[in-house]
Amino acid sequence: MSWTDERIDRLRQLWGQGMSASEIAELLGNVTRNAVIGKAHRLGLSGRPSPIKKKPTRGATILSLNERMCKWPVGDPKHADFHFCGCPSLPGMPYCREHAQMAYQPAKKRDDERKLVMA
DNA sequence: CCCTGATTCGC
DNA sequence: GCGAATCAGG
Repeated sequence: MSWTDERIDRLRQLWGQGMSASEIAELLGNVTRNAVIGKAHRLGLSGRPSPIKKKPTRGATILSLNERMCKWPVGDPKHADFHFCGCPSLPGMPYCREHAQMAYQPAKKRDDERKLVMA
């Protein structure tokens, strides 16, 4: 599969929209995130270390973080530098991917063996 | 542990 | 120029 102008255009657009490489890759199809990143980098694009941590949608205050902003207390509530992550949180998740997995780390319990143990 | 993008390496 | 592998950060 070669990079056609259409695909490159989609790549640049999606990338510019803040889509992650894996998302773009999956959306385009037949490409891996590496291919997308490689092409993006070759095109002169970048985004630096995790551009998604930014806020594509501006207008964010502590009052408006009840939208899809990651509400993760950083530092100490009594400290002056206490702030929220503010990263785009996942659907249904009060936290972003970074903190969501941290919050749900110890969450894994399956009763698959139940049917085996069931007397 | 998972993910992200960046850079490097070989084809 | 292409993508995968590898590197580095969160």
